[in-house]
Amino acid sequence: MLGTLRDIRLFVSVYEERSFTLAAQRENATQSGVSQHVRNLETAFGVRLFIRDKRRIAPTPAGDAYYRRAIDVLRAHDAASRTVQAYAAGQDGQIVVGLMPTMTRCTLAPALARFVDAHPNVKVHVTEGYSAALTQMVRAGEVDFAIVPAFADSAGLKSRLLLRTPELFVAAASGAHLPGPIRLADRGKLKLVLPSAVNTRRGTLETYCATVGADIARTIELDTMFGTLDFVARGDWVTILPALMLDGDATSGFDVNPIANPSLTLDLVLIEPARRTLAPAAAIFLDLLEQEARRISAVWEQAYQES
Amino acid sequence: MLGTLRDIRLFVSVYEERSFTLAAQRENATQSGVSQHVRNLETAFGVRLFIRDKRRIAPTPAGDAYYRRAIDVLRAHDAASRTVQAYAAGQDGQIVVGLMPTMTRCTLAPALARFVDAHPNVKVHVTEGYSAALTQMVRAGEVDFAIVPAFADSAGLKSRLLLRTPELFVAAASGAHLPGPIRLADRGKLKLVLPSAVNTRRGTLETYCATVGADIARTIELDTMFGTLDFVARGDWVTILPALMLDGDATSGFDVNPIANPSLTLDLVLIEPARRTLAPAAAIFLDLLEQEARRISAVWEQAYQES
DNA sequence: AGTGGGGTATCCGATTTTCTGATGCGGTTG
DNA sequence: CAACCGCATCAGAAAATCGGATACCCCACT
Repeated sequence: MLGTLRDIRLFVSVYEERSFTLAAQRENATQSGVSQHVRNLETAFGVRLFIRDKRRIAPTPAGDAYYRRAIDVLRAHDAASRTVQAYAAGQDGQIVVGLMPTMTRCTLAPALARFVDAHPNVKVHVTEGYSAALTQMVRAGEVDFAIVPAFADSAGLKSRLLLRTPELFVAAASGAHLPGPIRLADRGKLKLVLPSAVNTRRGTLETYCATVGADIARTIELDTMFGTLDFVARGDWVTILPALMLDGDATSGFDVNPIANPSLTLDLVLIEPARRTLAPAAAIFLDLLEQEARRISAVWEQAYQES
Repeated sequence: MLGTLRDIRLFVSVYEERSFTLAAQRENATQSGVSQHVRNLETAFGVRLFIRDKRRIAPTPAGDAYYRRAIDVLRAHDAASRTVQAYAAGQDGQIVVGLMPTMTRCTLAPALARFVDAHPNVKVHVTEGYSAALTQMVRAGEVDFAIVPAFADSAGLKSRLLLRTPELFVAAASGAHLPGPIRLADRGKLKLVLPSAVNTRRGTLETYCATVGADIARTIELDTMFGTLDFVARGDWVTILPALMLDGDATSGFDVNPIANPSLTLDLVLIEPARRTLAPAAAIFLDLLEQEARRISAVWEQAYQES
């Protein structure tokens, strides 16, 4: 018939990578083979799927349409395989998860504790990283899922909004701390610790500061959460962090306030490989993560509502 | 990976026929081959899919479960194939076209609708812009062709006259509108909306007004067609627009008259990169654009002849 | 009990498909 | 202009698929 699973899988890789060569690498094949498979599809259907113009290739309308359906085929096949494998004896469950530091700071530990308790023979592997690296891993199918900040390019990914968590103003404990929402513009000259440009939150934070007319006296870039907290704790620098990172004990030594007028929030997004379905164990672990995240975030949202 | 489409298809046949032999017949294969494919699946998954007991075979629970998912795979594959085959007709490739607002207002939509219908697998990219920008793009080879007002400098361009369309006098609907050609000089003091100097038509219009001795009380410069129409519709300002922009519904709310003694027209010119020939798909699209433009323009030329 | 028939598994050579490395071609870059 | 990058194409090698022959099993019938 028209189009084998391998044809489809390679086509999908090419579509997502926008490159025959990169697709070949991802699929452990040669560029030549990939080219032939795509050509097979094209001649079988009598339709060009990619425009080989210039340096880059672009999908044709037919390519776009086929991709959407091709994903369904791969997902269905994946679901079928997983289903039947559940009947096999001695399945060695393993899940690989990518998390941004926001998630690993306070959320991961309690979720993980509950999970290993309930499912002792599932092997859990957690990788910490920033959105770019995690997104790449998801695309390559190296992780079951990842949790990253909301971002633009979702080619090859299945994504859904997981949680919206408030961003909080964090300063060293002053002794005279008033809880409750504050406005950035009211805090006078700010010496602000920001993530670098590789971090998705950087753009959001800068836009926000400009919008509300915050008075930024100085900024430094730190891409380490531990370092940031430590730096803020011992000086007159301040920073802005997602509420998820500030559960319970984590706030001792700091004055923390919600940011209001307008509110500033961070959207966490779940991403999975578009061509795969979530393994049962991974789904359970995700659910636990989500529960913990909501619990932690809810505390601050409540503080926020009371304003 | 585990399980090719052929494996799955043969498995489904066996499941439905409850027989390897009958399945082989149905799929135009040999019993031997069918057996091998099913065994492939079973060894790959490590699960028996059928119980070969007694005279008849029966699916195992795993077989039942796999069957349900397997159908989804085949359906998804079928849907994907059908979807992409719908793009098989017509040309393929990519065309990039630059058009001035005069063309995009009324002409583009019907031509585009006809084109994508007949050639679903051509990726069409239309850029709107004024003559200077479009000319630049043609010179750089970034577009297949562009349609602009007639202009002087044609170095590096292949150009031909596409269409001469009347310029029309446009005012807000007054309730007492007389159709038919008018002379600008007869309309008393004019509050006239003009394009700015970057627009090629500006010079033509100014020269014309001076030539016929029109009484221009005031002018403002608007380089937005949407804005111009809206502004004229709600006040006592008037403007002059190419007939191409005033097809059918577009004239409701306005009093529109051809301009006579002498006539005032706009020449639209097709320009292409001199070093390239027009791609077949681009030629077809151009032809449709030209047809629509002539159709729209013809209505007003007729009104003009009758004078 | 022996035999025949329907049905599946397995083996093996032939065929077909798929993969790979080399090479060519067009476009881009320095 | 040369070097480079990326895709297409080709031919030989490797792998898979296929198809016929055969072995095996269970059951029914004699």
